[in-house]
Amino acid sequence: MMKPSTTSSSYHHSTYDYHHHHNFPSTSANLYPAYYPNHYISQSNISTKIENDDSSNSDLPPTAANTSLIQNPIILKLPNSNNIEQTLTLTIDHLACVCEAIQQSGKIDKLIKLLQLLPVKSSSPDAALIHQHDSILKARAIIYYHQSKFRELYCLLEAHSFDNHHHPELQQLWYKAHYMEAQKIRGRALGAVDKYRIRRKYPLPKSIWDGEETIYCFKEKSRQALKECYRQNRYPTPDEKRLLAKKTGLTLTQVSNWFKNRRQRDRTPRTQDLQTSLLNQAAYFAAGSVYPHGLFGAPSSSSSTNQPIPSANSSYIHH
DNA sequence: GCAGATGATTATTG
DNA sequence: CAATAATCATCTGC
Repeated sequence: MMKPSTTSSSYHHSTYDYHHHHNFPSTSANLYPAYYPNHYISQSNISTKIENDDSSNSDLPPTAANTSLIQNPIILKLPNSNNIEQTLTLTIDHLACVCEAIQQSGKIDKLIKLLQLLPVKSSSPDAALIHQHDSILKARAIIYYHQSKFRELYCLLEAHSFDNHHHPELQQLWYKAHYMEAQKIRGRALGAVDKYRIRRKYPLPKSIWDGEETIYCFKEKSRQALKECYRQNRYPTPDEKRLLAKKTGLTLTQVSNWFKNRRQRDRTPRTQDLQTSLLNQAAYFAAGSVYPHGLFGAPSSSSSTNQPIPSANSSYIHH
C-alpha cells in the first residue's frame, strides 16, 4: 500500500501493522470465528492443507490422504490440475472458511488459484450455489481490485446483496477502488479532501451498506447511545461499558476511548489561544465549578457567565 | 484505570 | 486550493 507521506515526525507504529489505524472495528481476524461457529475449529487444518497443496502442486503432486474430512450435505470437489487428478471434497462452508482464511492472509495469488479450482458456474446447481456465496464473491471482488478491473468490481458489489458482517471490508474495497481509479486518472496521490469528495460522489450501494449513517466511522446510532449514557454518568463502570460495547457494536477500547475523549473535550473549553484558555480557566475558578475528581457535583455547571461549553447541545451535523 | 498532550484522519467551510 | 473544526487513537505519566 501507499504509505501516506510520513510527515517526518517519528510516529509510533509500534502496535500497528501495515495500515495504520483504520477505525473500522474488524479489518481482520478478530470476530471471524463468530460467523462460522461450527467450522472455525477445523479452519487451520484446511488452511494449512490448501497452503501445502498450493505451494507444491505447481511442481509435484501432493501426497494424498486428503480424503479425511468428508462431510455430508453439499460436497464439491476440487480437481487438481496435474497428472494425478486428485479430488478434495469439502462442504461449501468449509470452502468459504478456506477462502476467508486466504483472504485474511493477503495472498492474492493463492486466492486466484483457489477460484480457478472451482467448478464452472453452469456445470451444476451446486456450482451455481458456490458462486453465489458471499465469501466467494468477496474473493472475486478482491481479485478484481488487485487486477484493477474496476468496472467488474462495481458490478459485482452492486449486484449481490451481502451479509452485514462483510460490509466493512467491502465498503473499504469500494472506496479504495474509486480512489485508485481517480489516482490513475490524475496521476498523483490523493489528499484527504480528494478522498472525501470521491466518497460523496460515489456513495455506497445498498448491497454493501445497511443505510445507517456513519460519521467518523461510528454509526450515528452508536454515538447517540454513547451520548445518552454519558449524560447520566460520565464514568461508566466496566459492566456498563461492556453493555454499551455490545449495544453499539464497538469494542470495549473504543467505548473507553470515546468516554475519555468526550471528557477531555468537555473539560477543555475550546480550541482557543493560550490567553483565552487561561481566561477560561480563571472563569472556572471564579465560578467555582468543580472538576470531577473526587466528588460528582452534578455537572449542571450552573452556567452563569461561562463560555459556551458544548455540553448539552447535541448539535451534530446531519448531512 | 484516568488525565493530558498529541498525531492522524475526516468533515466542513472559505 | 488552504484553513479550520471535529473525531478517534495512541503515548506518557500517575
